[in-house]
Amino acid sequence: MSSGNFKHDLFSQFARVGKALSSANRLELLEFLAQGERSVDELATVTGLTVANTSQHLQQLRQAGLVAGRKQGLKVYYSLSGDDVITLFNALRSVAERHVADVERLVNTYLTVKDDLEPIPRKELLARAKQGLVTVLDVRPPEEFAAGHVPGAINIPLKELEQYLDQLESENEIVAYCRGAHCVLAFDAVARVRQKGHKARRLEEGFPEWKLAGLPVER
Amino acid sequence: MSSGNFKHDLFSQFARVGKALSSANRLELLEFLAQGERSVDELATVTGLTVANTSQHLQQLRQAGLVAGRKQGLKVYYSLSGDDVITLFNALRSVAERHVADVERLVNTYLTVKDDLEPIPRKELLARAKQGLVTVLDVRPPEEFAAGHVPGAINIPLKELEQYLDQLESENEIVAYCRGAHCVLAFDAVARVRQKGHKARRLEEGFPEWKLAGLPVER
DNA sequence: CAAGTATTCAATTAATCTCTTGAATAGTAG
DNA sequence: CTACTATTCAAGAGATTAATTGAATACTTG
Repeated sequence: MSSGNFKHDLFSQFARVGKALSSANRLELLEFLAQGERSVDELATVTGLTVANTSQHLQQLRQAGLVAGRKQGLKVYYSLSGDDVITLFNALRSVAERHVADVERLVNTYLTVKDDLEPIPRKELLARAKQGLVTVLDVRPPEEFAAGHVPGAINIPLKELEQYLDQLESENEIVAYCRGAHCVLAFDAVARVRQKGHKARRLEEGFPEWKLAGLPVER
Repeated sequence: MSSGNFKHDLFSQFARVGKALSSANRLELLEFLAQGERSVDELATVTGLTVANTSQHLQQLRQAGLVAGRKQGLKVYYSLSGDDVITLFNALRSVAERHVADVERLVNTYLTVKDDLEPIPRKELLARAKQGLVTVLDVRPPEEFAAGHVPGAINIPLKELEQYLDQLESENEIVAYCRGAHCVLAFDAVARVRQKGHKARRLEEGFPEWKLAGLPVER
């Protein structure tokens, strides 16, 4: 009976995908790719890995079917192979958050008071933005902003936030977002804006999830 | 700046969950656990692993927060730590199916003609079962059947199917299911029932997904 | 065609993972 | 208390993996 072998072969294929998700560096690559296409050395730069190492990780991701590469001129641009990869990534994060006690501890340690930073849901933001009630702040680097962002958002990378803080004297509540639910940039931004006495909250999750939910995107 | 460290720590936690999913044996354990509680040696028996090895894999799954153990008397009963684990498992399978070319090839190799085995969706089965139009066949072992099954289903393990085939002379279409979308038992069952000239199809996915969808369960 | 750039390949070392084996623990039953 | 069972722990051999380094490939530009 080949049924046992078949089953095992099949699970081995699933395991290959699992293995691709078993390295923090590869997950970080995936998170960046969730923003859109990136070349190998852009990815190497943001993750701090060597180019060769980045390339090897990308190939593992490709073999697992999670990313695809497109060669144009000198460069190879990688991107997620489908939206279901974002779904998978989020399912993984969900389980990790709900079950791994260490994550809770980490989040609480690093992010001071949790309740103070209660996030605003996507749909609520969309509604209030239409009414002009909020100022949406995208704290990602300009390249990522350029590749797509929440309509009406203004782009101030975290590093430059300090110098623009005074100009932000609107009555509106400020809503900051960045790459994903745990991107620390948005937490930091909210904390700093609040120090200046403004009302500020964080968007629940980040841009990839916004895009995935089919909400409008501006370029 | 601890932001980089925080991020890396967080991804390391996610990676721990990914690592738990990186072994075919552990995935097989998860699939069995999706049926319900199991003791260590039941799991060792069905997977064909040694008890010690099974125990170690279970502990990795537990550290990743995917399963939980409950000690009662001599035995320790393990179960999934939540429904989101099934969601994660299915997301993983989905991605693997959609992207890994090898899986397609495998499925086609082992399962002969694919179109002939077109599965019936859960809701359609539920509707037709209420009208008494189908005979639902659960081909899992009796213990798994006892722990919960689709209402009205009859339980004939695959091994005993041959001898009951003649008694199955209803006009109804027969719908077989087992553990999950790729559980081979149901494929085999459908093939055999058809050889006898009956109409037969496979339920799309298996019992854990049925339960997860909130559909009625009988004990 | 030559020089330069982006990416990949190949080889190495150190670290990690899997499975096996045999012993230790915790609970049950006589 | 002793024998027995189910599970876990601990140690070791063999295989797999990650990161580093240096070279090879593929493409563009002058």
